[in-house]
Amino acid sequence: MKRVTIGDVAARAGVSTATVSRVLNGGLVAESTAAKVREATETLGYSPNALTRSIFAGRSSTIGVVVRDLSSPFYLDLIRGIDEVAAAADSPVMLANTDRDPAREAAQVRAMDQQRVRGLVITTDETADDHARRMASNGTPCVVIARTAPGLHSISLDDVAAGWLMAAHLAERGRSRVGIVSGRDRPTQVKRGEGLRLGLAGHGLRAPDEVLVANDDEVDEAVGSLLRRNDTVVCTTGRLTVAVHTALTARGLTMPDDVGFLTMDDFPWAGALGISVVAQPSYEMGRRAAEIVVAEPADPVEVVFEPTLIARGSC
Amino acid sequence: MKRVTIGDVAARAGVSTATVSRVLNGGLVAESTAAKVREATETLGYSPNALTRSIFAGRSSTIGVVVRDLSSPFYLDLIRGIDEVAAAADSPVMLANTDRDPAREAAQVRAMDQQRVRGLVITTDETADDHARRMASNGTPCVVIARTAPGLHSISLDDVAAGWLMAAHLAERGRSRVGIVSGRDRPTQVKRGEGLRLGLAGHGLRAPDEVLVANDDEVDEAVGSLLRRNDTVVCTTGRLTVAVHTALTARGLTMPDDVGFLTMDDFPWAGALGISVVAQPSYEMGRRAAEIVVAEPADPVEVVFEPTLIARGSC
DNA sequence: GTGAAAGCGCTAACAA
DNA sequence: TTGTTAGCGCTTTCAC
Repeated sequence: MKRVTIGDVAARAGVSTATVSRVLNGGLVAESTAAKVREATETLGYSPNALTRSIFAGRSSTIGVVVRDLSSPFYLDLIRGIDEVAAAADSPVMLANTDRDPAREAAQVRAMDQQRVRGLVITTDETADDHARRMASNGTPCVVIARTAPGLHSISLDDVAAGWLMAAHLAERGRSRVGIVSGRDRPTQVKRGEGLRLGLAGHGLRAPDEVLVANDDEVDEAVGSLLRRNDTVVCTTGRLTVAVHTALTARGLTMPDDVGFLTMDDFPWAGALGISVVAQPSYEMGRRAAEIVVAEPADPVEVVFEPTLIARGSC
Repeated sequence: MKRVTIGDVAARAGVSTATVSRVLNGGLVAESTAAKVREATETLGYSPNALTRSIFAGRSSTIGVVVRDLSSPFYLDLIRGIDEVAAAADSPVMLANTDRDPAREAAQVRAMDQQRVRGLVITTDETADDHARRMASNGTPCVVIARTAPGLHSISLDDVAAGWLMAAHLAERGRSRVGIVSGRDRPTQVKRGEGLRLGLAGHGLRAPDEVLVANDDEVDEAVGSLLRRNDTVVCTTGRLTVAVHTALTARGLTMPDDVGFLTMDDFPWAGALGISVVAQPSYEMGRRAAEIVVAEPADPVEVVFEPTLIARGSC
């Protein structure tokens, strides 16, 4: 059960390991010897050890991805985008989920470092930035998603604009009594809320109520309290869309008549349900992130994507 | 920009590399020297190279996962389950998507082999089995998902039972004119169709019409042709659920009154949409797969999960 | 308890 | 065009 090594191949082909290596990596070899080597490779079922190879390169060809929530459609599309570019660059993708546990986030980034990934895409909190920056200073490109971080590459959404878009749509629909459900999460939430408030004010609408929510199970109560004063519910994070929608329909409310509903991030069923959203180009963001990793630009790159409104009638 | 090695740490701590290695891996070291080593590790920001480590072990600690479709909720839950178990075992997860391209499937499995993964979970076609078996014979546990394969571990669903469940539910609802939309995919499809047909016959119902469909864009026409003779549409693969549902609602049909709808695989929005499904425990299946990889059983393990009907009124 | 030295599987100079 | 010889960063005997 011992694995076949380059030495075994060399022995069988009657050449040196260097020659085998050259055949494998496209060096200068006579066609006749190359043929012998290929034959040996074939019959022995040799599979070159990518790990050992990486030792020389100093790093592996793998791209590391640390996401905080594997069940969110946003991250899923992001991963698809990354995977696409990685596959084209012949880079395997190493995936780690953290379930938004800061301790796990840091640990996973560290693990990626130990795996000597060629680059890293992270959707983590600031907690993990220190280590990411150390990796960056070692020449490992690190791309932060959904926020900016000094000294690191970043891909983010223009969150203030997202809020503005929401406000503009609400104003257009004549929705004046607005309640917001926000995640207790990250800078994104704050900025979207800001944009939303500024936008509503700009359109001469009343300041919205807002409830911060950590998990799905807090959503129902939050929605209930918002509905006492409002006829429109806006959700600033795609992560809570299902829960908010459930809270509304569970009350027997239909959209847009009984209540208006507007949320972040497009998803496959939004069309069927007629839910209006402000979408971010998550797949494209993943692609860009991976492209940065592959390109290894010397200076920190900051890419900001613009959100789009997709009106489907739910408000 | 040269990386810190174990040699650097050793030099700074005034000990040999062997001692540093022992401190890192829990060998017998005096507490006083261990302290010095830890101090050096700390100040130098040393991050041990997992790649080099794996050379000695003969293989890495990574678990490889090859999925055919990153956008399907089934695979997503599967990955979550795998990731969970892998994280608990301190194993990174290497993910590869193939977009159901047989050539890419084989290539990805080969790539995983070259990465010397400790084990493999694949959702690929038979095409890739040969290589998987070779890996298995080299001591790499390989788990096939959604079908059985001689000589390999497998996790699958009792697909015939899934068909029966569907048939029983249709019979109970008095749905006698049934049309089936199937993927042109894999053995699963065939078995579910079988179970469905047998079940319908068993309940004294007419033999169903069936249309095979490769992609989303063929679905609308398929549904249209089925609706000429039938008032109920059954979909035997979760992958096509969105497309079939869209085809129905685009015709202005409402469920369950105008048309009955029943499909495979539960998904987050099924509740909100009131769609009845026959569900498979995808997350649990992922967990079991990873557990097999971690346990490395000597003989091929075949696990078959049972499907469950979740009735929500769409038929 | 610790270090010297050999070697894991592979690549890259340098000769031949 | 090919083989020889050093390593890559780490672990692991085997002495001391």
